[in-house]
Amino acid sequence: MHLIIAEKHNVAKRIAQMLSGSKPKAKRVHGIEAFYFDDKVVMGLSGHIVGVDYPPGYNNWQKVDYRDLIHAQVVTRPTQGKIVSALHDLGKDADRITIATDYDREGELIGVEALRIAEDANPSIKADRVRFSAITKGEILDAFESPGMVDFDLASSGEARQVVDLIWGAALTRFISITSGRLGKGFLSVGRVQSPTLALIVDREKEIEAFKPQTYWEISARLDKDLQVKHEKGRFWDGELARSIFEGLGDVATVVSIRKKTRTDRPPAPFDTTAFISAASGIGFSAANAMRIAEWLYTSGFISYPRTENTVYPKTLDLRDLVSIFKKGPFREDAERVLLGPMVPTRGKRFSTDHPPIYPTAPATKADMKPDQWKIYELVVRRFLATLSGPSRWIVMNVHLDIEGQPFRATGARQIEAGWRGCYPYSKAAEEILPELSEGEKLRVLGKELEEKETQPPSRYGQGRLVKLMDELGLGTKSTRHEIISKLYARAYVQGNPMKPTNTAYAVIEALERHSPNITKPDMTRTLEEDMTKIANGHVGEEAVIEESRSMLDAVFDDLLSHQEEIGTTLREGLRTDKIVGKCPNCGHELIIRRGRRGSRFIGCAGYPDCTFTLPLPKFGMIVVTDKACEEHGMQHIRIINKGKRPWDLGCPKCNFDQWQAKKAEEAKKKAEVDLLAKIPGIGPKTLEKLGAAGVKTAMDLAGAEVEDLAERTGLAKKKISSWQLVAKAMGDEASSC
DNA sequence: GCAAGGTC
Repeated sequence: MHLIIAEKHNVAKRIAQMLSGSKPKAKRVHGIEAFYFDDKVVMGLSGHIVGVDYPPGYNNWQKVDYRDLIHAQVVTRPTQGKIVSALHDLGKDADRITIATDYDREGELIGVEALRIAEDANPSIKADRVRFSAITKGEILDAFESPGMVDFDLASSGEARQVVDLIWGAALTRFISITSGRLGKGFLSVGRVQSPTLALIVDREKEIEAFKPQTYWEISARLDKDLQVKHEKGRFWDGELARSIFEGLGDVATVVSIRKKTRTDRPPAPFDTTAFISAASGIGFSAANAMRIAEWLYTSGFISYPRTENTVYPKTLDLRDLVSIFKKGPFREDAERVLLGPMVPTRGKRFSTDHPPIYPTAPATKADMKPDQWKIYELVVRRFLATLSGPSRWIVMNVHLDIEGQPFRATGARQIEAGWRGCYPYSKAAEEILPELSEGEKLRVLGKELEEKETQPPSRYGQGRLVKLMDELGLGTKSTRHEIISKLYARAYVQGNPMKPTNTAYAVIEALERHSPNITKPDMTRTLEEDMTKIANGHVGEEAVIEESRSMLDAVFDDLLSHQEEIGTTLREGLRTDKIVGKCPNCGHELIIRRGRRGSRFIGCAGYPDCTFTLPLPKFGMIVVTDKACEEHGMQHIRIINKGKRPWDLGCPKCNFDQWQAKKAEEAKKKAEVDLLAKIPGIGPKTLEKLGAAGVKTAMDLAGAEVEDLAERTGLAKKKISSWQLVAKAMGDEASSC
């Protein structure tokens, strides 16, 4: 039997269909669907099916020595038990195995992982490798026509990366967590990708803090014909000069020149993952949420594979056919317009062989999915149509004027052809229509303005911007960048969007920059990439690279361990400041998040035991002190993050506590009234039930009810009701008097 | 309980 291994299930299915030319037979092996035809069987993996880890005995954070962690024999063990079993079974019966995983480094490693399992079941199995860069019939048939050899060096390079990442990540994560005292659920992590990413955010925040705003002035005027003009110079840094010019302005403006030119605004490139996340971020989706929805759209058949670095549509993609699927439905007009045009697709800078750019694969309507899913789907459809539309054309008009010898300017822009902007409304370009003017024309000055402004600090990174930056710096991959960002939130290193680093993040980055600077810089990824290339080319062995990395880490720990106490002080100070909620309303000391004896958490006063002010906090979830303060109490708002759930904005802890108490008091009052009703002589359980069915649940309800109406609805005697009412009213008076 | 990389 000939066993063929693909990287994922649906690729296995498609390969089987293309090779068999008919419908292959699907059969489950250990719960995994495999596709049979002729003497062949195609099986899909789920990416990596094994992973590197420490052997048992290394999981006690406090007891294992860092040096042991650095030099431990790393083991590979199955992470996908069922798939491994299925592969084992199929390997036993096969005399040949063909690796048909993705055509990239991780793909090669995933293939070798599968091969090792098959070889374990059948040592004499013969292996080969097919390489293709698109799953089209042509490419697949060609690839299987001339299989090559498995590239073990390439796979080794991937393995080296795994080991280096694990060793550095585990050793530094444990060191930082232990040294800061943050063990258990709230541990602090360090990694080759996450730490440089966090450093970017911290550096940005430092820039913002160090920013000194500069004052400048702008002069503008309003003329006849509702024309707004600005002084040519733009920003005046000299206030006195600006004022003297402003005051010297007369009441007549002369049009000196009018220049018109056309501007073409080119349509955007097809979506790769980075551009997609960036666009989704622009309409309010977090990177992780955008990818989760894209994943759903992909597995539901609405869009193509969402993890790609490619910005050029492959030739094999029938674009006309694809646009035609939108001739019905909400995108009909745009699709028809595109079909009438020349349909020359745009292309981005990056052309890779992994997968096509993200494009829609099936038509849909709003009713087919949830609102958020629709928004993402619509974005993908509109982007696709935009890449096939013509440019948007504008007439730009530059008008130069003169007011009392001072140069002024007005700029207008009028769209003469919407082009791609007609179907892609996400990036706005506003029109600015100027009135009809002629050179030499004189206009009255109706008003003038001198505005004092300040330069603004750089802005914080939004998630879209950060993903772009990571891409440019080579940090992470198309599949992991959004997860890395989520990780920074999960560790409470950052909060909000755009992202603001916490003091913990400052402290961790500072400690790392001082004692292990390479882990905070993108260079570590770059050198690792270079080493991997050397391994892949056969110039150096996997072991040599790992050993070198180990001795580098040893040197880092020489430094770290000799400064452990001082690092601990800095870290704990950072952690402490992140726990300050505000000032105590009773004594003015700091309010701090504290831990009770049984692991419960609460907000307590630093003035304890003299001051015993406290506020409660939820039992579960990570507590984050946000930078938003309550206007009434001055306390910082609290957010609770539970793994896999939406964050819960608890708000001001004092407001929250007051509301909770008010609610409890309300409930207690209600219950007391219910109890009172049952205490009225003559009202037994049956009567209570009847009254309840008519909406009378408390003594107060009864006191306020219409006798006749209630008698009719309950079948109870009017007399009885009236007598009970007297008692109920008396009870009510008594209750309100105390 | 640690990383980053695949995929769901």
